[in-house]
Amino acid sequence: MINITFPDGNVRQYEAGVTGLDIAKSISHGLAKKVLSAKVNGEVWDATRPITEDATVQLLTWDDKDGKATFWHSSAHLMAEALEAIYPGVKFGTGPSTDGGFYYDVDPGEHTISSDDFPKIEQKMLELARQKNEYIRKPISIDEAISFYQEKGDEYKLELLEKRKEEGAEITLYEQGDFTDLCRGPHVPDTGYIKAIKITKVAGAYWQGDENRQQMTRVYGITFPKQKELTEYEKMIEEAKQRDHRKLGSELELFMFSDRVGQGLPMWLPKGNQLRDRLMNFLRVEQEKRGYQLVTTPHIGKKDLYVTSGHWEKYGEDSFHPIKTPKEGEEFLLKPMNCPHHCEIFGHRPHSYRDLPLRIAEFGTVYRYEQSGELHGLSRVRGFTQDDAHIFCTQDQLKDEFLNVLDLTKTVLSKMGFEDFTAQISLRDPNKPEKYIGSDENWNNAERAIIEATAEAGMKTTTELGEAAFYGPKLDFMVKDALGRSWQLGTIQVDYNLPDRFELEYIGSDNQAHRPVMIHRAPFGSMERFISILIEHTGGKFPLWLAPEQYTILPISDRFNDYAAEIEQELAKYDIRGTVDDRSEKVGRKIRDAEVKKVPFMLIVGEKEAETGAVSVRKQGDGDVGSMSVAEFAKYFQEHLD
RNA sequence: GCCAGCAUAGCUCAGUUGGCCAGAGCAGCUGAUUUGUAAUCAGCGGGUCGGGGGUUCGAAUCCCUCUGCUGGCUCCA
Repeated sequence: MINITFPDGNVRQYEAGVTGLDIAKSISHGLAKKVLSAKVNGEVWDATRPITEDATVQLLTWDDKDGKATFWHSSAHLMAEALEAIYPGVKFGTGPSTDGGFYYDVDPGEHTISSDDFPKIEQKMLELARQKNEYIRKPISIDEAISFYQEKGDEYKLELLEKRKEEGAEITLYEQGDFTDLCRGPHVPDTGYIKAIKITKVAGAYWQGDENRQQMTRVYGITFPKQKELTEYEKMIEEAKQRDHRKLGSELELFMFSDRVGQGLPMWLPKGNQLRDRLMNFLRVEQEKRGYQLVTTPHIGKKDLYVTSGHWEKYGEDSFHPIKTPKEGEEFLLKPMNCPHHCEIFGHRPHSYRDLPLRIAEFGTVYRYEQSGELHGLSRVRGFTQDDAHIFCTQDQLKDEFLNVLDLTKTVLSKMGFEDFTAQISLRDPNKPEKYIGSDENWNNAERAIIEATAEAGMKTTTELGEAAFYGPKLDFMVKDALGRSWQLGTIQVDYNLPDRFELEYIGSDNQAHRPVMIHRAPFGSMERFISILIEHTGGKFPLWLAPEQYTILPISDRFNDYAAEIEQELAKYDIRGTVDDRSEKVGRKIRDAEVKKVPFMLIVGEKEAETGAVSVRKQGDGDVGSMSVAEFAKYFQEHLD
């Protein structure tokens, strides 16, 4: 008998060789049906793999991240089986699960796989799934595996095996139906668990992620244990499509692109620009409260500036090429970032430690050469405005400055209606100290400052080792939107590099020169990217204070246009902005148009209202809320202003 | 940049295996209508079918190329 310890600490005894599935059966029949895999001593195993020694065991279901991963990984194998049946001779790269399904990289040989083929693949997968073929785990020697793939003629798998051979790793094959795959597992017990299947997209992907190597065809899919879950997934996708910021951006006339101006160069239309301005003003006020000083710097700078900063060497390829003065041939770069300019500002006169921390902020527009395939609506563009600031401070001030920035960022995000966010802390890779510049002492100090500050600010955090920049540790804000999607927004980065390169100094209380630390931070990240996320988060129904039009007055007929104009003037006194829809249309029509434009309040005025000096209020999405005086509406409005 | 796909009126889309002057709805304009909580009616205008080149008696339709867009990959200071 062996002892099995459960996550809640309970210990039960089983025969040696018991499987996760057996254990589930011993608990309840319902659980047994749901178990996909089992975490045995921290490692995810097949639910059907025998456990021979004492172990801690956690049974994994669809509700566990690892359970889903098992399910989707098994689905990748199922898809591979289907692909092999449909496209004979197809070769396989790797086929893992992802956060939202799975993919398989394949070399289809002379075939091409396009979205037209998806129904065919889905059908085949369903057919194979219904056969309830077991996933059979087969540990074999590496040489056996190599000869298996030599016979099959799959050079990709052979390459993977060669690598494993060097590492001396153990090899397992998994077999289901007529398909065998090199895989360390684990898998669900049989293909019958997979009930609902959707092939979602097909795309190119480089073999081993190396752009110099063979381009594979990556087929993406998602599967579910129940049809209903697939239906819900499709609904969510549909909702995301409706909220797509590119679609809403043009429907609500917020921004546009023009081929003639150039790709990735957004132009803000009046309504979008108002939104952008309001966001910037809001941040200006919050920054002022926290001791920031605004500066403005030019859009270009001498190439030498970026040679000094090191950006030319590191990112020259990703910048627009230098522009030259016509006569002297002096080289200038469109600025790809604001920090070198800000370093110059700091260095333009001597500083005392009493000046620190010095917080220099700028809504700085920068230009970066992004590869054409990278561009995407407002979220990835070639010209954008950062809500940038650089804080120059002493080592001792780091933690307080972090707290200051955390407070600012939290204020900003909650004001925007983002309630769910985490701080992702990126630290050094302890095994690769050569990757980083700056002293150990400084790094330790900075990392400690970040960890302590986030703890003190009561933030949810995750920590990533090896994700730090070469010049310092950083913290990124990960935000969940209304559809549960995760985005990286603001960022805070400690920098030991630039102060060195620009030889920045301050005179300490000891009358000696010292090097300040620099913090880069941007709560929004960039206005463009932030607004794209805000649009999708709100579905275009912006918080009242941001709405380009807060109300629109809908006169019942032309006869009340004058009254409507009076109301408009009246409301302006309350700082409430809006328009009058004086077209000779029926109210039904005016309401519909206002609803589509997502105007928060519709004020309907006709005979009754004109007589009593009232407005009939309708709330976007909610409908009629009744009649009230203008003063009452102003009050009602204030209550809805966050 | 790479792979795959797409590009027809301001927008959303039809356009059969290449074959008469390229269509619809919405939007726009003009007129009528004066309207009570999600689309009033009628008429009119609008497209070198993304640009260029080619194949063909004939191209929106087939081929090449450029531009842009979409989905991924790689990248992201």
